[in-house]
Amino acid sequence: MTSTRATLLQVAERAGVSLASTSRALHGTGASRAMVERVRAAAAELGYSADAIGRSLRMKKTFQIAFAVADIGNPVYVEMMRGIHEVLAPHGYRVVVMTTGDTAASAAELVRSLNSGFVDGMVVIPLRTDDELIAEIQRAPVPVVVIGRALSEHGVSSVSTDSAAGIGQAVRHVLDRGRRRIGFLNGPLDTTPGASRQRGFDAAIGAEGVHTERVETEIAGDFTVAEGIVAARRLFDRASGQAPRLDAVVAANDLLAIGAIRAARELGLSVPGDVAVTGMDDTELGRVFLPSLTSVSLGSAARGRAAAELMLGLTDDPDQQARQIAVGPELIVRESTTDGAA
Amino acid sequence: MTSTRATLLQVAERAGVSLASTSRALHGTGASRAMVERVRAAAAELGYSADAIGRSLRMKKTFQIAFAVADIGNPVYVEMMRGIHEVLAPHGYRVVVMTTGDTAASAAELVRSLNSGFVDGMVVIPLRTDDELIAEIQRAPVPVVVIGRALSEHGVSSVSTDSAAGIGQAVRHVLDRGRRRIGFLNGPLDTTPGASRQRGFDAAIGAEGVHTERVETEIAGDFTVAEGIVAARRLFDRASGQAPRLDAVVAANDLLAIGAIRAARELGLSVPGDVAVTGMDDTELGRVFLPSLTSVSLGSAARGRAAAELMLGLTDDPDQQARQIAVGPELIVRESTTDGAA
DNA sequence: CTGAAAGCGCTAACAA
DNA sequence: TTGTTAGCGCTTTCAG
Repeated sequence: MTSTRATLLQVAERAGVSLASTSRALHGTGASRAMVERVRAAAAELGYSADAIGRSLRMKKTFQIAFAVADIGNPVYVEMMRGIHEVLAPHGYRVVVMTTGDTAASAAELVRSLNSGFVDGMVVIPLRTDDELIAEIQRAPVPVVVIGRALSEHGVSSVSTDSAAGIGQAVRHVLDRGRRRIGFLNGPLDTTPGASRQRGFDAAIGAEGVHTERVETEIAGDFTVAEGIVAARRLFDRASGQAPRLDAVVAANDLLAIGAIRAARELGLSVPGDVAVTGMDDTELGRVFLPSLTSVSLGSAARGRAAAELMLGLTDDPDQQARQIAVGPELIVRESTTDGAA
Repeated sequence: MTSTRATLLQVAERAGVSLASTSRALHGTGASRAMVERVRAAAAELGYSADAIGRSLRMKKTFQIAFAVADIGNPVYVEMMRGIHEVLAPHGYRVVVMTTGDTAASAAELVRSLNSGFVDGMVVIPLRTDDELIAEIQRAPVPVVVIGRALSEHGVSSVSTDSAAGIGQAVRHVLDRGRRRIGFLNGPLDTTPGASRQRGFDAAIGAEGVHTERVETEIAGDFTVAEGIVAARRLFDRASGQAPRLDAVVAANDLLAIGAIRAARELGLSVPGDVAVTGMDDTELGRVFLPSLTSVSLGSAARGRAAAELMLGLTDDPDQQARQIAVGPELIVRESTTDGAA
């Protein structure tokens, strides 16, 4: 804890050669066999490791990528971070986590902080997006990759998923299982996911040939279990005023879906017997829940990996054209809509 | 994306003053009112932000702290990271996440990488600890805080929790509820948590005045739901060979507990009716599970915050004496051991 | 209070 | 192949 780190100059002196030769022998190319051995030996004796800051200053490269999300506790973001870390680490990049807060303005602020040059790029997941944020991304001094909305028209690299289509898959799934009285449990509509999922639900219900007996939408205060319970109670209450009661709830994410299941249980309803429930995001939580949750996978880890790949490309050539990658949603059927029974 | 960042020198020239004055005006002290305004204006016009790398090189301070864990996907570590981030961010520190791998050697390797000076300190959670790792921590060039085992005898700062005592709380709780046939579902014994939790269980069962009819221990291959199911099946099988069957399972963490609940369900056993189940870590997962999980909170977020506080102290004065903080375990009683019934 | 200059540790021209 | 030297952007002595 008190030892002082050796510098390149010290290694050079110890080896009795020049600073440049030492650097070359250690990292770069073009050093004789003998030189390399000599320097290596000296470095080993001194326990030398190259200083990351000195190198960064010179090379104008930090080998760090920022990952910015509203809330690092969210399991979906955690999955993405894993994906990102997984592809970045082998390339020698470190991952710096940052929190955006949940307004577009605070996210823009974070993007602006890239001006201090502490990372080579940023992967950001804005909960909400506005023009200022987009402008800030466009003028950022390092590559920024957005996970969320496709931002092709603004020349911003992004990884998106068609969560609207995903909700459609969920709706069709419950219809296929014979459910006709569908409740939609969504989160705030002024968020990117909330807006697109609502669009997806409305489209799916309004599609040609879709036959329903009853359709209700309820908006939770947030994408959490607690808010999900509260909103689901309203959903069931509202629906139970007039018979017949809902026989399926499509939720905008797994947390809300679990809230719906809890609310259903409170009313003595069985899942999936009385009411089928679907989630979205395919979280660990949903996988291990009882009943395990039918959920639309949005490929969190895959999106993280894709964003990291984009980033890798951009750090190689920052002026390359912005690219968009879409990861398709996939319905994972589990117990909360099936359970052996039809 | 193509704009080039302004440097301090450019600001100085624009303001028509020296480099030193510019620096002082912007950050340090001892600049006249007029100077500050002049420089501020120039900086604003150029959209200047101080370069983090240049500053780091000069100040020998990166304003970054590493957080190293075996697996960033683990909800407990995520909670800790939140805690750490929460206290560090307001002090201007960034958090760099790193993965240790699950051997002591790979963790030691990570600690050694501190020699490249990319962070001002590291909070590490070693799954396994050996002498080499401890030695590496002791000779690290920056402060290292360990979350896990108390390492006072080695002069290492650490935040620990008495998980052995926590298991004792769980055991006494199920005994209090009248259960007498207890299964212990643990993870690998060669891990730090596995070892201490086993110790805790054995001590609790062996304590004076403890009366049981049957005690079984089963070791899962890992602290996961999947391994928990497998090991819990063995536990129930084993126990069912001879009557009477287990009426409580104390699990070494929430994931294993959920595995136990699933295995119980497979056998048609109700929880908590036929068998009470306790977990440990008090994860979100356990809180929202059905039945919600009685769990021993080890204060994950609190330990993260404590580690960060220790770190803050150490970065202020690296030579201060190593400190140990203990966070007490706390049993949180929920449905998986109660449910209205006795 | 302000300016000149040194130097943190490193890599990459450029010369030899 | 090797050495000399400049300089990345910044803060901080040290003089004035």
